[in-house]
Amino acid sequence: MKEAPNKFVVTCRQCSLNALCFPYSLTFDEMDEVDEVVKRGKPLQRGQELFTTGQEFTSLYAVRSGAIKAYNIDENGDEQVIGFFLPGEILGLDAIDTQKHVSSAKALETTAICEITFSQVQELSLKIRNLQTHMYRILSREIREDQELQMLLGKKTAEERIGSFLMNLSLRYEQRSLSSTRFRLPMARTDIGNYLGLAVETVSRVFTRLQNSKVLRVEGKEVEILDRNYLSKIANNDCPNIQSASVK
Amino acid sequence: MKEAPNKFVVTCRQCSLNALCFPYSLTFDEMDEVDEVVKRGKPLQRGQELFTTGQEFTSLYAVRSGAIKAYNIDENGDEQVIGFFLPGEILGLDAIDTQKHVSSAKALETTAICEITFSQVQELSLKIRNLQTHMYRILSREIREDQELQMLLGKKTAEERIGSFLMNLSLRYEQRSLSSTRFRLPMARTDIGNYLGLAVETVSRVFTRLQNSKVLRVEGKEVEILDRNYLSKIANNDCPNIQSASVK
DNA sequence: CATCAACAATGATCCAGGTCAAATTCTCCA
DNA sequence: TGGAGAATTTGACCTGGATCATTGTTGATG
Repeated sequence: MKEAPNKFVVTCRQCSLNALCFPYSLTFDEMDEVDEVVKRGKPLQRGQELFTTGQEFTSLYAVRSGAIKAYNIDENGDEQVIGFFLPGEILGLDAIDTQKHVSSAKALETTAICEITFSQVQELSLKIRNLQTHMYRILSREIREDQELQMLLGKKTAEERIGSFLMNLSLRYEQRSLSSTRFRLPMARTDIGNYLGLAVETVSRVFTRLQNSKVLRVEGKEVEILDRNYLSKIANNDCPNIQSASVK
Repeated sequence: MKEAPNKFVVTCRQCSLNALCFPYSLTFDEMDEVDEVVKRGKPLQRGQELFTTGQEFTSLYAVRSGAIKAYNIDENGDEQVIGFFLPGEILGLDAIDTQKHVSSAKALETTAICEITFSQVQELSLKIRNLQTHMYRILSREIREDQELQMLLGKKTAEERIGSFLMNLSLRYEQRSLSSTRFRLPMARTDIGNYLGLAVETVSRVFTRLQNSKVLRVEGKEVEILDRNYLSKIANNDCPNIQSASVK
């Protein structure tokens, strides 16, 4: 696995993720302005929390390397996983309105984070038109993605949910120039089930079933997608009578 | 200079919804600046579409009166309801990123709309700090609310879903200075079921059950909440955001 | 290297809510 | 004002996935 040189502080300008992150579509000069106010602390260890529900909201966070799980605890004490964040993705957007965090975030593995104070985002985005535009787009994208998840949770079967989930990860890894067909799941089965509204046991069973039908190869957290076609088909809730590719 | 008040055209300054809508927390002068670029067309009739999936995105829309259903059609041709919009609420936010509408919106009853071109929102929000702040908050709130819905869809039982749905409507009507205990559901049972990930029949049955246990009185689309306590109890399987409820 | 705790897989059983069918009640327009 | 189609309700039945129980696996730690 390729490791970012986190010994050295990387500027936005140098960061390979800048096309996904805050500085997207900024000029180098504008990027440097943003860079100025980005804090890069030492990496979080697996299990360490970035923020928790109720905590005062001050900053947005971008994942530089590693992976983050966002979740909520209800008053019965059980967890609801809200999402997973990969390098280049931005957390904390749900707290802008309330000025308090409404979810918690914890590292699934060793994770490097860039922090940027929201008030500075506000200042800068008044000056840098591209940044404002990009902020609007980031927020809008989050809304769109949440709506897609609603669709999944409202309508799809267990197999379709897992299919969508894996396709989604596959596409996100692809964007990051990583393999779209072989990757390591940073989260536990429990988290996947929780996120998709399924019992852990169901996640396990679906993995086994997809493996038996040669769609996947699963080995612990390592996943290889063998039949991306089929996966994409069940993910998109495609009509079964349109194309006939794989056998169920 | 604004024209004289008129039965049909209302300025933002005069609009009773301005505390919920775009002009929230703007000064009167700023409000007038926004007002300048708001278009108020003739009302939509029941069933009429405001925009549809795939259409080019140019504007955000605020509901002035009536109610709007946002939905998606998947490739099997069936509908997925994404949300319902009441007076003072803003639609189209999910399309900012893609610049194409990713959902459709249709009037559930006769509905008056205010339209504001997004490029003008961008311009104005560079000039009017309060507007930028408010835009960020609106977008953030939408994200938070979508996450609450995810929680509902992922974890809750049929009764909890209906309970949450009714409590949510109740609070929204209350904010609009309407009765929080007696109101008319603007949408069909099918839409409710679709939105909540339930079959219509289940919605019907839960309504009947809640009626039998004296929690509700339902008469067609008219609903009266008799035991708000119980409703709130089954609804709040999630985090209690009581202080933010008043701001919405 | 052994041990323990968390994680994962699998089998058996059960039930909330889906599906299908049919009756009843609205709604709207000629 | 009647009548057709849509929306809603109710009943009967069935199933996907939850739950419970058990066992196997992995990986962190002293």
